[in-house]
Amino acid sequence: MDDKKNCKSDLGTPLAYKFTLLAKNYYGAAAAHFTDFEFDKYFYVLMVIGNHEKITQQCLAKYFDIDKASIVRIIDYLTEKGLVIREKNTLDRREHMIVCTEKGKTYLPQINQAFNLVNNSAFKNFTEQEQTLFFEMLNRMLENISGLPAEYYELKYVKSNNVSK
Amino acid sequence: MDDKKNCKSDLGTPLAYKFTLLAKNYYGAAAAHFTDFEFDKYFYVLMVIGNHEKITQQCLAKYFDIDKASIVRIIDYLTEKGLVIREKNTLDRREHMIVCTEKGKTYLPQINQAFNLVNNSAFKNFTEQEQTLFFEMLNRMLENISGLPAEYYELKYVKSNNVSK
DNA sequence: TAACAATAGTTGATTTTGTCAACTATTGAT
DNA sequence: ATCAATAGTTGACAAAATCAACTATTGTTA
Repeated sequence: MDDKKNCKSDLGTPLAYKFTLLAKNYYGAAAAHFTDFEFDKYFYVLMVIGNHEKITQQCLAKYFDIDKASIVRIIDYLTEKGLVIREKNTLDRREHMIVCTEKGKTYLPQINQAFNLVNNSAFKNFTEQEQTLFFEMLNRMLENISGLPAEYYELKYVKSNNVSK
Repeated sequence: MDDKKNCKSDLGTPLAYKFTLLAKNYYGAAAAHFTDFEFDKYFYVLMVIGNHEKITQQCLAKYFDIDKASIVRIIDYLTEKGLVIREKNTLDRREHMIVCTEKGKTYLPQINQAFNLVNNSAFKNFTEQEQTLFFEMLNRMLENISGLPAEYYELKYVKSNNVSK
């Protein structure tokens, strides 16, 4: 119990405990960069939308692994703030394509920079190789644990032929 | 955008996104092992309590980085299920020592084993060295990102002399 | 082509969770 | 003796996730 520096002691703790702590601290650190924004959440959602010309809500739901109903409310919020809009897809009028507005786009560089800064401080004293290795390990682990190929999380606008969850 | 196998593409994504996905999938996988239990959450909290003779609620709040009010409700839940009890600390009667009951202890091996199984499947195709390295990286990152020394999360029953959050 | 299943999105109800402030009891410091 | 700090509790509240039912549209198939 006192072997705090011996990582063997971690083997009995669920990995998710560390992941949860890390995610919490990460978002806490990131939020400090966004205090002067007129919106106070869903920064990464906006970034994902902005990185695509257009994207469906289903796609976002899969990417973030959350219920489509939650996506509706997130998009409602971002729409209220004037950061995105919903456009009917003329090819399939069931779909609403989410598009980043010009106003939304003005935030993207700051958001991107903030995440890079937090990433960098998380990776303090990591070599380039270690960083690459770490990401590679995370991806492998995600494949292992989700039972799904990593491509599942590939985020493009394609007609989904995955079984719905 | 199509360089799915190139981890460089991850450098622009917040680490916390991956951590959140991993934690979610991890707990999902773990929960499958606990379907026949008569309680359906806080497995790891019980394990932490069981791994200590006694532990205060403050200690748990710090370890899990959540509000002490939340801990109250978690302990209420575990107490209802007969898995833990609160004992007044005679040395400092403000403190309630949380102690795992005999009934609670009967679950510990199964919980421990389940987490080990999920850990193992998460680490599938990881060498021993990679596993150790991964944990070591997580710990370093937690130090980097929390700004707190890792010992902060050391979990023993000691009078806390940390500044309260 | 009519009927039906599946998909995208929406809505409302519910539950869960986290957070906050106020409170009691107790201890420690001056 | 007084006052500040700590451990825990409670109630109110807010944010978030979940679920089922619903509309609209598309795809399938008999």
